[in-house]
Amino acid sequence: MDSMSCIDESTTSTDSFPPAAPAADTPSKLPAPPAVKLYRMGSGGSVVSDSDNVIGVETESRKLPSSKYKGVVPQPNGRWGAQIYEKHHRVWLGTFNEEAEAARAYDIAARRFRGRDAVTNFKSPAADGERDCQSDAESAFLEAHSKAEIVDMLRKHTYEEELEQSKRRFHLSGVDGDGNRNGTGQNDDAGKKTREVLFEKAVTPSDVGKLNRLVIPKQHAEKHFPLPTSSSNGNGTSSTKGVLMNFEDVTGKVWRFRYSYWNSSQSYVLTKGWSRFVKEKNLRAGDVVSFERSTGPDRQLYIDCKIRSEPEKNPVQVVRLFGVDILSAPTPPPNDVVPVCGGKRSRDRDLFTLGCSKKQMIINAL
DNA sequence: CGGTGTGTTGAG
DNA sequence: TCAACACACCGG
Repeated sequence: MDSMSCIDESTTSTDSFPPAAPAADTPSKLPAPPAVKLYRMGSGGSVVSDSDNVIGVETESRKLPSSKYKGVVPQPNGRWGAQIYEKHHRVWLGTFNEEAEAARAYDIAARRFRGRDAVTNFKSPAADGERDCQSDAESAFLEAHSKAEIVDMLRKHTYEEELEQSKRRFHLSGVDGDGNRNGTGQNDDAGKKTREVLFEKAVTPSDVGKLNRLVIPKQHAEKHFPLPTSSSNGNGTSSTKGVLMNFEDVTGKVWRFRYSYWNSSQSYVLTKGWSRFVKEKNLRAGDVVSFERSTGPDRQLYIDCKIRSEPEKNPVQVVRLFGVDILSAPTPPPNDVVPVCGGKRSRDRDLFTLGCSKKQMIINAL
């Protein structure tokens, strides 16, 4: 047993606080020296000192270019990996196209794992006594999530996005940023219920095909719609039955879907009832379906879809929801835009499948 | 098959 | 604690 696994949340706030920031630093306030060079050639073997590399001798056969950033390691394909260590275990933070991106990921993880005073590549909020709203919001955001969640976001490159959403919510309800509803946060404006976007998915051809099923990305499914767990039944047949879930759409209509886990494909799906939704909403591949939930005590679920295709005729569509106008226009609304299929790829293998694999620290928290 | 990220080693 | 390196394994 051993542990393993699972980055536990020990640090929820108070804990790790290095006595004093590495002080060393001198007061040089360096607000944010973009490229701090920490020359660390690490150990390992050959250092690739380009420094004195004579001319461009640089035989390409050179090993990999080491990074000037902490926690960043080169990948064979020219990309950059980010990693952080904790308790003798390495926690992989994902791979990135840009070296600085990886460095940024490391910084975020470092702050979540080691506190604000953690040594980072770029900015260090608390360090210079700055403390502006931004950093406060980010700190709150970090605190509100488990290490596992943060790592998850980093690996999937969704951190920035989630942080932004969190900030929005923060301002709206004056409560903490993310998933934690706070006692009060129910409806603040008269009768206007606030909702949080759980996740969105650009539907695939199969999602709108004849299979009568919508695959819910595992990460989201497990986070927001944890199935009654299959409870028991040790034979892997997890909850084969599934459960019925109700979602309200923008018109107030309630849709009921069967939600279950398919062992065969190891995926979470919405089945019974889904095809009707597809038909009625005339969903097509590429459209985005959004799953939301009331932040109020009722935790009402909502489903909404954003047609992504060409605006056939109607330029804009305004729908009302509890008196709130929501427009799903062809152009992405300023607010929660979903980069989803944006530029980079977001590979997401099971990532922290609860089945903590070997030694790597995995997560589980929740 | 390309690429990720894990296994592992050794320096600091 | 950390980066370098090698490569098993995974997903396309």
